[in-house]
Amino acid sequence: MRKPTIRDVAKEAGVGVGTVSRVLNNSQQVSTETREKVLAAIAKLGFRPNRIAQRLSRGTRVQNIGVILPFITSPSFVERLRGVQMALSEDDNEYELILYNVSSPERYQAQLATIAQQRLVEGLLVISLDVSQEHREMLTQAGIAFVGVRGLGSNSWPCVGPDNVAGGKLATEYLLSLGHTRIAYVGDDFPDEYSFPTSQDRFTGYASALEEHGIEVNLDYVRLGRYGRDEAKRLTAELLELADPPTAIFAMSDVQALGCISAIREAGLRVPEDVSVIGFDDIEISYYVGLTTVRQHLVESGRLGMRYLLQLLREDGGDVPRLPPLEVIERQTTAPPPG
Amino acid sequence: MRKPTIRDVAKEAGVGVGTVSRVLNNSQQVSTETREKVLAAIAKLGFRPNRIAQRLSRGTRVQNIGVILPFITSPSFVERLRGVQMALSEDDNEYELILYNVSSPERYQAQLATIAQQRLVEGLLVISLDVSQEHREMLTQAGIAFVGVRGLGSNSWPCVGPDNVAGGKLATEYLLSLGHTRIAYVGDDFPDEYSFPTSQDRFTGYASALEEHGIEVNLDYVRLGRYGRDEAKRLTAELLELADPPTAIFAMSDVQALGCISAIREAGLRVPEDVSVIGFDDIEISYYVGLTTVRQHLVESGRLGMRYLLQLLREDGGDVPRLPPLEVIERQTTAPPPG
DNA sequence: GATGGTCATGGAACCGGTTCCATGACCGCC
DNA sequence: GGCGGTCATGGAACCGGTTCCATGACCATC
Repeated sequence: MRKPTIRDVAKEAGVGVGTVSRVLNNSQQVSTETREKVLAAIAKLGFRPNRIAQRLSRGTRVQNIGVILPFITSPSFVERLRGVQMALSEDDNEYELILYNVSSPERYQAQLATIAQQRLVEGLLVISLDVSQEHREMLTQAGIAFVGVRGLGSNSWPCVGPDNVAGGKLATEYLLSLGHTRIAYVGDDFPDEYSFPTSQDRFTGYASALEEHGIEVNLDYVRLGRYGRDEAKRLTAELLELADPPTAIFAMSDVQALGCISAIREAGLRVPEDVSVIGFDDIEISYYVGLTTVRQHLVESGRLGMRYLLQLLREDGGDVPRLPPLEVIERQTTAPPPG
Repeated sequence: MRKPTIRDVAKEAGVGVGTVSRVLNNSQQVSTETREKVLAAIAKLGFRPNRIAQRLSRGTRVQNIGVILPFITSPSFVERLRGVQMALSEDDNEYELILYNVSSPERYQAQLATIAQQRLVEGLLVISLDVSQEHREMLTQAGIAFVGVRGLGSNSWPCVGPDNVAGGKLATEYLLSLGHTRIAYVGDDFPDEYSFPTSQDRFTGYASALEEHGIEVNLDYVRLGRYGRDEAKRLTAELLELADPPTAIFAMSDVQALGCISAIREAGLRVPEDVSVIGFDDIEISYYVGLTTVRQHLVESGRLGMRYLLQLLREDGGDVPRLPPLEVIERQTTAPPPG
């Protein structure tokens, strides 16, 4: 039993399709009596106009751009999204933004396939997610341009984002420069749920900075877990119970850094006098709470990513834009080690 | 000069429309030679397939739901949006989410008109914005259901949100119950840029609580300005310079409350020992910084709003859902007045 | 009673793709 | 040489609306 069309309604009401259309569009040119008949038929059949057909015949030309991102749960995604919005509103506004949110890793692949198949969007911005070779091909086949906003890696596709290895190194070097030697790393499990190696990359940078200073990586100081404040807090509590606890912690994200700080305070220690903490991201909260962190220009990455995508859609091509360099933002959670 | 269609391409390439379509869809059933000819014609004419027509003929049935909200700048919008996403992903997922963001108040009205005219969406969720009588009629005419997620008021249309007057009263009563009598109010100008009376309503609650306790509203204690942390900080600095400064501040939003706290600390005073601060919203940051506030269930409001909209689209009707009651969340920024 | 205007109405043509069916070329095999 | 099969191809029909044009009813006017 297929959905009723305007012709079914016309037949049911005993009128022509034109009349039904006029009723639907509130034309004045319909007698009250006929209108009633048509409305009755519509109600009876449960008819709902097909928007696609409406738009085709009206000639409305709307272009869509898709943005896909993990469930809006982490502040860093939100900031990137904010940048995306900026780029879009700076533009001519000829595109509508369709937001796809990935609520579970399992569904992500299927969503990409659906996006390619539906061809609803002209372009897709992929925020903080990876796209497999297979899905890249699907998108290309469907004629959908795509750009990533995420950490750089061995990218075989255009991405705007930070070099996480360099960032991890930068954070660790900053702690080393303050005189710390017992430096812990708190991060996500590798590889994380979306099989995206952020934590791993930042750890690599951490390890290489230590190594360059002749410090061996102490696996007791490396604590990995699920992303989130509470898990980071738990991991930090474990660190503080070590016989030889770290004097500084590099948390792979600001959210996790906040968990670290909270654990340190609950253990009766002070930040930064007893333990220093540096985060990564520079989300808005960090400014409020005075967290020292590595600024990765989140808003700007969303903005540049979208801008580049728009450029691709206009077939201007051009180089992938680059973010300003990563920088350590010194606030109040880092200091030289005690003693 | 209208855009080239598939028929133009077919003519140009000297083939049938079916063949062009096959090339577009990477069918195996086309000889290399023909494919080349078609591709050349496509390139020459600058042909781009019309997605609308594709979808109509393919029979793809995608429904869209629109969400319109002020530029993603305030955390409270983001939390509401998060709730929206939750509702949508709990559902059958038959809808795509189109995000409209209002970057300037002037453009807002025009955007609503465009939305009504385009008829791209089946329903519209309006977050933290007002919809005039005129625009409500336009939406209704276009057959677009809409629901608001914003403070209740003299609503002639369905909205899910807090009672701001009651909330303002609740916050003020809490401060009164601690023993404060010199209580200031820091909020947005009325009416604000989007002509939405949040600040006014919360102030009304504030005034009525004071009145019920026999305290006259002291206009020196009422400071209004642009929304934002820095402005609130400035206003608070002014308050602290009064001959008889307040011992407690009710900030109309958590973001503003953070500005208040920062001003108090910069003035060499302690929170809450010298001055208490209560906010409004209970955004995520408030948890991290230990801000006492009025919880208005932001995430839940987005969720319920979207859920109700989906229900309307299924024509189940039903009552507008109600949020759990507002509640004061006591944290570390409020205490009895000094002395 | 003929003329002309207004108005509600039916229905064909159209929007721009996809898909299915008929056609004819070409090949291999009996 | 006739037959059946495969394969590339053209083009009509279709998706489900909107719009325009022709039609005929009805009324007022001369």
